[in-house]
Amino acid sequence: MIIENTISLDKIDLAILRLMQENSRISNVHMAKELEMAPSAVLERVKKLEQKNVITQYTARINPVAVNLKLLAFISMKASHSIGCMDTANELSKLKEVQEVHIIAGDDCYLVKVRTTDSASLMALMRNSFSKIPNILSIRTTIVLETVKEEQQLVIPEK
Amino acid sequence: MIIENTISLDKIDLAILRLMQENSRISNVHMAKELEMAPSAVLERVKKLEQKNVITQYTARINPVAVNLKLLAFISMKASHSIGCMDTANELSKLKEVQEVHIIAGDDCYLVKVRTTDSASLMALMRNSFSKIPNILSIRTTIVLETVKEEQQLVIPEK
DNA sequence: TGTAAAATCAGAATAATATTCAAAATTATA
DNA sequence: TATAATTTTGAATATTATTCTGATTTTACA
Repeated sequence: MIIENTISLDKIDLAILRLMQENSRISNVHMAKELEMAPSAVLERVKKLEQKNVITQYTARINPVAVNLKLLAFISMKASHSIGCMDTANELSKLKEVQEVHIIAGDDCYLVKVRTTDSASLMALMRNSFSKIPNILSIRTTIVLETVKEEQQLVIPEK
Repeated sequence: MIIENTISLDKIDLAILRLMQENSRISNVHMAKELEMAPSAVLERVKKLEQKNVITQYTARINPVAVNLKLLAFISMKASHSIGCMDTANELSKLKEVQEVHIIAGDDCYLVKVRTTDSASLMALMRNSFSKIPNILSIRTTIVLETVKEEQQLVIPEK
């Protein structure tokens, strides 16, 4: 028995991904017209893309300012030893203000993206939560003054 | 005539945002049950949230590996003069491999998030595109070894 | 505080869409 | 090439979106 773990996507799959990435509330009927096939066939493919974990979520992007999240910061951290790297990263991931946790190459160990109401709430997060996480040796916080572009849209290849 | 630019969201709006952020394909019927109100009323609110630009997009999140985007990098840049900051940022934003462009406080001027197929294609992007953008004094590239968390989900307040 | 205007809501009717399923077509495979 | 597996289609049905009207609530403000 061969375990299939190669995800192979054809032209139509990629086109569906492109459409749904642009607007996840697009109807199957609309996609079907675009792709010149039956809505039921589109639905079938969409479901497979979900099952295969190619599509991981349908989400509404919300203006952060509208919900009073005005501060964005990137935090680079050094860890005391790389052994505990994953534990530390997992702890960081649990915090809901933390949008991203990356393990990086280079001087530092982690890069963390954080969104809070203001600098006071960032300070509170660091004092109350970061301080409890083990292995963190040093922290360097970079405040975002202005975001010119922010997407997670992927460049989906032709074939 | 007073121009209204204060976005005020009540409890129900925030609940809708929470639901749609989690799953943008949720039906009005489902939301209506959750919120104990009529589907038509939910729809009305959703449309207003769209109009007010509180909801900016409905998008499908796609597994980057599935579409062969295996490399993620953060690039810090210094600019030769802050005057040209926005022009440079705008040029960077035009590149589709560039997911984020932030103007930051601190030593550097920009922080850029880039996703490409591999290190070769990142190199190509830098050679072909970055090199044409003016005002860039220096570049420091940080390669992501592993992403532990990556969301853009916002922590939506209670009230 | 009272009143008018505006906003919100519910409910019913209709339009559109999602979903299911069996059969046909296509594709992959031995 | 024959066969199996997958994909697609099209029709039927279930569910949902959308519209609209009147009622209710909220809000603004005199």
